[in-house]
Amino acid sequence: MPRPGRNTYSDQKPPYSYISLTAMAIQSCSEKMLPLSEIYKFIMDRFPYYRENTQRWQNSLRHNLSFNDCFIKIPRRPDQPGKGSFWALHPSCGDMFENGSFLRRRKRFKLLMSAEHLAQSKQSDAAHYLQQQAKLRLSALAASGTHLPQMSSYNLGVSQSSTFKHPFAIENIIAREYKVPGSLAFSTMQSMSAGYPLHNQLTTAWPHMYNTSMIDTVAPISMASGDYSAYGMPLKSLCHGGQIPLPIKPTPTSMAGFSALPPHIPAFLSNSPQSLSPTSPQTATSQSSPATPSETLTSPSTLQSVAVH
DNA sequence: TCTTGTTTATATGCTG
DNA sequence: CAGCATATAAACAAGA
Repeated sequence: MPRPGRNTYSDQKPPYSYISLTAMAIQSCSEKMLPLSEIYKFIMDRFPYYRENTQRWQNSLRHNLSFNDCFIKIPRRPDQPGKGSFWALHPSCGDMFENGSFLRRRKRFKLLMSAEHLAQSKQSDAAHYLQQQAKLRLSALAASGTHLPQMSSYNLGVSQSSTFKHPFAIENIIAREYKVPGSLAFSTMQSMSAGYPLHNQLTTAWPHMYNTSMIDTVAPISMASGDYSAYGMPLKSLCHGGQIPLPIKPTPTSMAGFSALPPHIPAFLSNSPQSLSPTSPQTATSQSSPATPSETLTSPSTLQSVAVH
């Protein structure tokens, strides 16, 4: 298994699969969803290897998006014209990477349901998940951004291993690149208790992995404004419950993997989201590029205004 | 026309 | 060795 270099992958192929790379890209943005073009951009910005042979790897990446159930397609809002849909991670695929590491994935995320229900429920799950995520953020903000008493219960809803996240886990890779503005105080609180930085981003990103019964008790988001959720989906038409997808081979993760951690953290873990190539120009990233469609959607600050009014 | 998305096929490497 | 995960190629359709 190749290991990430100390400082850079330079032009070498990163040890991450397309699924991992795509998951990184999606997790890197605050909305946890990106259009295809932004996923491309994220990967090319960080991994110079993927600045060449774009036809080849982009075809593979599109194949992965369609083929793997861990990715869900979210349609654009009518007032958000553009090509293609947004792509997000399925809320229940948070632990598909072994020990949360991007370097290896032994469980293939697979929805267990009949074909006729697949497309519909995938969207339903997505809508439900994203609404819950919005609720979660809203509740966090409503708590003045300084304290969220029930939040510790988020660790109770899943297996013990889910609280441990590999240094190569999504949140650990991305967390150092992006900080949720509205949850900074909470994130500090969590990182002190969890032992890993910005652990709360996992709970924010995948509320389904945690205690969702608590979430349902918080103030619901008003659906009055156009009946669209913060994520560009018509909630009324999509939020009618969904079946729970399961990994096809749920294997318990263990702390045993901890001893086998790679000795080095990739350069982009500790640096700002810039190119890993020392010679490459600093190109726009998904975080810094102006007015991408996803960024015009709900951000924590947008939710805050919703909460206030 | 180009991008996006789906599907099928094949090959390779790893794991149990 | 079978099965799985992943990579790659390619054909095709739909939409901006």
